[in-house]
Amino acid sequence: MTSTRTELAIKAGYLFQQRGYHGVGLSEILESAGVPKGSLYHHYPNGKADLALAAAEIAATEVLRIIDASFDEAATYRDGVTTYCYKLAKYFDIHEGKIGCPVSATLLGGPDNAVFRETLSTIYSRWMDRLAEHAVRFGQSAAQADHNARRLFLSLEGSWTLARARGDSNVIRELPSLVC
Amino acid sequence: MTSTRTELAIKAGYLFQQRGYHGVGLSEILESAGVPKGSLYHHYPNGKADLALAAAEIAATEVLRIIDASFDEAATYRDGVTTYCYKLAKYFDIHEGKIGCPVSATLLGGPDNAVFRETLSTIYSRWMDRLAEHAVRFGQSAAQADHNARRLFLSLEGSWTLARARGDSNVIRELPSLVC
Amino acid sequence: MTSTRTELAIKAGYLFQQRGYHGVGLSEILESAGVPKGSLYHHYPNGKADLALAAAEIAATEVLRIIDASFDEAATYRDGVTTYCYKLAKYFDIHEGKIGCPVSATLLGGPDNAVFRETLSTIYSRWMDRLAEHAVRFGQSAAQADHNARRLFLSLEGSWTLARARGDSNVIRELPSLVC
Amino acid sequence: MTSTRTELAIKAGYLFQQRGYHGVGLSEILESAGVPKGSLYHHYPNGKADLALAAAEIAATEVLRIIDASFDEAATYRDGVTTYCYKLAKYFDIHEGKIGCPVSATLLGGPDNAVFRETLSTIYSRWMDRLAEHAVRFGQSAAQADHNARRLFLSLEGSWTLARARGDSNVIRELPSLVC
DNA sequence: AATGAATGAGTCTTCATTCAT
DNA sequence: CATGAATGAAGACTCATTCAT
Repeated sequence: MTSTRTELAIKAGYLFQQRGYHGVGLSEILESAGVPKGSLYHHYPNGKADLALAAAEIAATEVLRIIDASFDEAATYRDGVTTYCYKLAKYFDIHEGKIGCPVSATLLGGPDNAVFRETLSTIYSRWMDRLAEHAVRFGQSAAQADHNARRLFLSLEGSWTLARARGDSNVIRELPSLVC
Repeated sequence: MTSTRTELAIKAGYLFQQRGYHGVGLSEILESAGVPKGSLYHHYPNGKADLALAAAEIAATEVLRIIDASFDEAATYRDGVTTYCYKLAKYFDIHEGKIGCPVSATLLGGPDNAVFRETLSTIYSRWMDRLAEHAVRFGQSAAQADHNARRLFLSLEGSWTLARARGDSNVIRELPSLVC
Repeated sequence: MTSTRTELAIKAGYLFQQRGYHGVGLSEILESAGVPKGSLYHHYPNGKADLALAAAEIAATEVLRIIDASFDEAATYRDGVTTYCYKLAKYFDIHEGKIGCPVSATLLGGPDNAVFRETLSTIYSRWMDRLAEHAVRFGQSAAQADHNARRLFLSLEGSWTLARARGDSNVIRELPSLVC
Repeated sequence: MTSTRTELAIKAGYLFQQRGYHGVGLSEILESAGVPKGSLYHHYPNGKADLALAAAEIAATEVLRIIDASFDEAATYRDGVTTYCYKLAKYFDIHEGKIGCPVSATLLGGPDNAVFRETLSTIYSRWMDRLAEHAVRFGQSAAQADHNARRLFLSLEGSWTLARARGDSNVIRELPSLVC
């Protein structure tokens, strides 16, 4: 049972990922979360921007969780990558192919705000660092691990985009053979 | 000397790339292009959507031109990739790091429209096909060429995003060592 | 036949005089003037503040007109003052005693803006100067005229307020015996 | 050491005098007084209107106190007026010229409520009566005293306004030479 | 071919208030 | 007695679009 506050951020996150920060109205978010109009500013005093930051944070953490779930039980690094991509592809399908990178549309599409860009930069670094940690765990050198983590991350970002354009999650599933 | 119609699309393109389809108002576009309020619907009867499609088309063609310019005078495929990335990084810097992939923010951030997604999908394919053609020209097999073209394209899409988040065009310049 | 633009400012002026800048909503003004919602920003690009400034300017000019009408046909300065006060009292009654100084509630009650205060200061000076001119015309020295003009103006401002508090326009009519 | 209830009314009073009843939000008042959000309706069950009435009452009493302090130690009526104006001018300066008549903006700018107008009317009468009492004490006839009290009061109301418009408290200090 | 005026649905946000604890 | 959470109406304003000229 999630709190109203969290529920709001999760639903907002999905919508932002679909149509970007400016493409989603507060009223739609409120309705989607079943939260009355005036309540938003109780939970997020700074309004939409606050909400977007919270939404990105939640989504970013969820991605970290997926990374760990994918690599923790993997036999090899490549296995981890494959599982990771399959999970993301499934996530993509669940949302009917309307959804992209869980944070970029929210934060890059938002106000031209230093906080937004820094938050995004930090989130990306956290993801790459985590991927690299797992790579190291599988025996790669620090340099190799960083190299591979960045390669995976960049291609994945691109894959989200291409998958949405084509409406086809297989773009994501085919990624391992491309980067490993 | 570009026509009013084209000027409009070019300026709109830059703005869309910065803040997405919904993040830019028509009035801002009109002002940026120095075009009077009521004129838009003469040049683009369907309004904003028409304009965005035109803007994407122009930007897409410009990218094709850059690809050719980069590879036509290259000694090796890798040289072509490097030049290509440097040109894009420079383009990124010229626009003060505010600009992303020349078409994705415009079309993916736009209305949830089949035409938009198909247009985007086609543009992406054209880019990858052109990259592959050059790869073939440098002796790669069709399969290798497709593989490398997609790898470059996906990573490049990701690089635009990471570069914007970090405000650093070097992300793009470092790409060749990552994908070649 | 007044233009939509002017009609808007006049009606807004009455409402601002009744309940102050912040006490009146744009929707009420629009409705009172029979002007559709989106039209305001066509006529007054800066919105409510623009409208308030225009409303004050119109009201200020109208007061000047009343001053002239009162003194131009007067036999003595005191006669002019009396006529002036009677006209204002009548104006007060027409608006059911709900209305105060034609500009102070609009501009002093508005945003804490230098432009607003300067506009108000200028309007007040214009009124006092005009009163003094008429006084001079009736043979008063410049010093006497300024003295009397300020005395009349200040008391009149106070009278608007007291008249509204008591709901009685006689406060204004009794003014001549107080200041002459 | 003032109670929370009183503190609330005093701080609200200053704010209302600056920007009028509708120009000040409850949240700003609460914050200014350091009182928690939900507490207001304990002290003032009828909310903002109650608070405004209380604020006006406190301010009105304070004015009475200033009148007495000014005239009690005066050698002549004119001396009393002068001291009174100087005290008010100082009060004006302390609040950075942002503050007007201690009660009119609060009550006239408030809801179009009979209670508000009656309260205001009563306060004004109390002030004028008190001024007249002092005038009588200095030897004036009842009629003279009333006449002078009203003249002073009305001019003073006007002076508050002109002083705010000009941002200059000397308007108030110059009053004695105008009305005595 | 070109355009300034006009529009109403929509934007985000703040409001004064009530209520459960 | 005190208060943080919650709320729906209203706030000012911007939007993409249409239309008469």
